[in-house]
Amino acid sequence: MLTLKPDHSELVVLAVLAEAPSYGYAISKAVAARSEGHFRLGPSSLYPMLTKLEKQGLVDTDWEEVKADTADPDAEGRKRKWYRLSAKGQKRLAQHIEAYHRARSILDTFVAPAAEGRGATQ
Amino acid sequence: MLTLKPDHSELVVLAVLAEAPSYGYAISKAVAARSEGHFRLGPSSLYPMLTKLEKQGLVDTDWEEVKADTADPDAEGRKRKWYRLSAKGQKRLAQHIEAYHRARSILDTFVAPAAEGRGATQ
DNA sequence: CAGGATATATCGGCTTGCGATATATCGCAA
DNA sequence: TTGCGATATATCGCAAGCCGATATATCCTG
Repeated sequence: MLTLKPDHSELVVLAVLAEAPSYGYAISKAVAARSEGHFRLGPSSLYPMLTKLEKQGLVDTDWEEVKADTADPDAEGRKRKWYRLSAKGQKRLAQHIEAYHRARSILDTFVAPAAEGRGATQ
Repeated sequence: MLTLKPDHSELVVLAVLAEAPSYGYAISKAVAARSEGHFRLGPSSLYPMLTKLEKQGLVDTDWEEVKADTADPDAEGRKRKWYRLSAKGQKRLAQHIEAYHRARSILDTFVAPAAEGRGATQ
């Protein structure tokens, strides 16, 4: 039984991470860029979700110390938290994709007849 | 800017009503039937939504007195509340469909590469 | 006359998404 | 050198949506 509210945000994030490990800010920009600005994933949506993914073991994380252009070797640099898809995360992504495809084909059967005779075909 | 959480329930209900006027219980059954049991729209999801649609003027309503198989002409029969799509509701449906198509094509670009090389090409 | 299907409706809780907000660093240009 | 926009992560609290449980009442069939 499918829910009528598929968790698209999680699907998108997992899909992005499936291509290459990334970090929060880059994911946010990637989603906006690849959707040509149609999808937005702001900090308040993204970071709680990444935390949730981490807790569920769907992603593994690493902190990267982004070195500043400084002579001081003890300087505290900016930190970047990298996320990479775990095996469990890959399985979850596959489930998401399967659910999405199923939901899509069913929704199409509802939408298609309603779009006919109104020029809204596509 | 699209939200990542399209209101599929409303889309589905409006799409069903676009084909023919109907009432709550029938809509619930129609959704389950047409999705082959994959979509479920129970009373606690459906009725609050229909009320909302009515308040927003997207549907017009009529009560039907379902006559019982009784000799008594004064008998109180079961009541059926019919919903039919208004002009405003048709416009809203068109917007829903457009948003759905846009969201679908964008989501596909995220999903497609993630599905490659894993036999999940469907 | 009992039980399942028909028919509508509310309540409370859980989850999710997001605007607002906070903090801190980096790089570039004035 | 200083200030500002971009980079980078994170929390709080509200609003909305979905749904299980529950309630009520009628109809039809066995």
